[in-house]
Amino acid sequence: MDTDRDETATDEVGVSTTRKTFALLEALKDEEGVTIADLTERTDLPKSTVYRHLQTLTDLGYVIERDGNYYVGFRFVELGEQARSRRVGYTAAKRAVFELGQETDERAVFIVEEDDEAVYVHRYGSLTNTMIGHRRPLHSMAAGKVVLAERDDDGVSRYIEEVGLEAITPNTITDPDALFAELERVRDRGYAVNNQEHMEGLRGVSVPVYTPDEDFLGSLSVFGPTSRFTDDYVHDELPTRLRDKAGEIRVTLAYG
Amino acid sequence: MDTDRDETATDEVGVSTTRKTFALLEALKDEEGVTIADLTERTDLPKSTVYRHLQTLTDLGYVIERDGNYYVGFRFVELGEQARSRRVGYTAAKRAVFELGQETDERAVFIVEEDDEAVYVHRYGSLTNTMIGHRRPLHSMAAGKVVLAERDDDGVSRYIEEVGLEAITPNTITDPDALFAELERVRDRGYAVNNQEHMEGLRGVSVPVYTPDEDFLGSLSVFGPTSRFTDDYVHDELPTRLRDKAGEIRVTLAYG
DNA sequence: GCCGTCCGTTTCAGTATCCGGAACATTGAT
DNA sequence: ATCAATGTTCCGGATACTGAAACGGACGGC
Repeated sequence: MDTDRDETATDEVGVSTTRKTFALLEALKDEEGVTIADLTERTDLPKSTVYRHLQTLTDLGYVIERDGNYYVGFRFVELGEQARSRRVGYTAAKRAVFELGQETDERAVFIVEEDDEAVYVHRYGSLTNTMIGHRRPLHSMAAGKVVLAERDDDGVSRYIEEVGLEAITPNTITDPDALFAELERVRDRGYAVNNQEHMEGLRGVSVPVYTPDEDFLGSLSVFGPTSRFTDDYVHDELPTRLRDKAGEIRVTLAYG
Repeated sequence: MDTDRDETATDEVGVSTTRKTFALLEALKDEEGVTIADLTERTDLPKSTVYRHLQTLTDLGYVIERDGNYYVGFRFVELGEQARSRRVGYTAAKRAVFELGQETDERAVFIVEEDDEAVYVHRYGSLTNTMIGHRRPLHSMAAGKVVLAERDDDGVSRYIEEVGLEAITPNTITDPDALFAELERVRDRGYAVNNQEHMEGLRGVSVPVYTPDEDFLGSLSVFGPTSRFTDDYVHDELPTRLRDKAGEIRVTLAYG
């Protein structure tokens, strides 16, 4: 038999029961009000296993059952908020996002990297449809480029290798060399731009946010339709405005 | 040996491995940047068990490890947001809370009941210190009284029996009869008041929010210091203002 | 520079407990 | 009244979870 360093078999590390639990939670998340039958089908675990797990989760209060339908419970909000306020800077960024949104009257977000993905942490803009918690590929967004620009070439290469440069739109950077060049530009300018690389018709600008002791926190961004996001606006006004706000966060962290 | 129907032993229903997992997560939540040693102590599970579980959780991406310290990951934000937008009404309430906060220049919240507790779902007010996801006893808050007022006497009795009427402040209603009377008043008036029953120096007003088909969604509240929350304000202006907003939510749900 | 301590990682055997097929109960629809 | 579909319970069997113990590495004190 071939030496099975072919990673496929060995990756089942740790506790498989827990994996089942979270597989169920993910399945719950994807749809509104799911029944046991739905879940057995969607996870192809046997009915009795699904039943037992859900019983545990509802007993713990993490899953809610209302007349036969199961829902993810609010206990996860508690856990999530813990993550969102893990670092003081995250809370400071919340205010910055709000103010940015108000001042520019465009969408503003604060984004953090986790597991090589961009996670929306704070957001200003249309009150419905919060993208909070959503995850996106780093290389397709201004905010993500800012994250990648913090890494050295080795780090970026590793990202390219492990995640790949999937094309989200026709404009997405998919060529490694182009990405390296773009990141160098980001480092030079101190801000990153996204020109319909993540969504057609949308441009964005992003700057890094640092703590007083030069720790990278995340990226602060503004984005909007190409019609309003002219070259001047994107390369002139917004970068300085964003840098100002990033600076304010830093000051907030340094003094009260 | 005595017949052990003494419930103490039997409540371990379902999957005990999952219980361990969530015990660990709760321990993680309570403190910033926890090490394996910390967790073994806090959960008194053996070191190797903690290790194995954390390995699984980080592998799944639900827990983050950074130089020896473990943190709850942003994946929980995703799950939590699912709960927060479970019903369309919840998102509609978000806007209402925001507007209410702006108009009154006081703290405003939207609260939902889960497992006989009040859960903060949306909040307007001091940008730091979000209480989102926090859980409080129903009987000590205006919003909670609104929830209880939706139940019949049997339902309320069950609440009293199972949860109890703990005193949070000297003003908290701890007498069942007093609670029944208070709830009757709430039903009559259509709004609930909280007079320093939850926190000294704080008064609050709350009204129920219904969907177009008369489903109870949650409660919309405004609260603030006793100095500003005079009797007139609390019993006159705020109730009508709140009822208006609750009505708007309902209209939003009915049409676009 | 050595030793002791603490902490994370790994190993391993035993068995608790998780699993899942299958039977049973319940509901609802035709 | 019958049937189908779903939720609940039961139970034997083996998986895989557990936890004691040993290992290795890092750190700090002396």
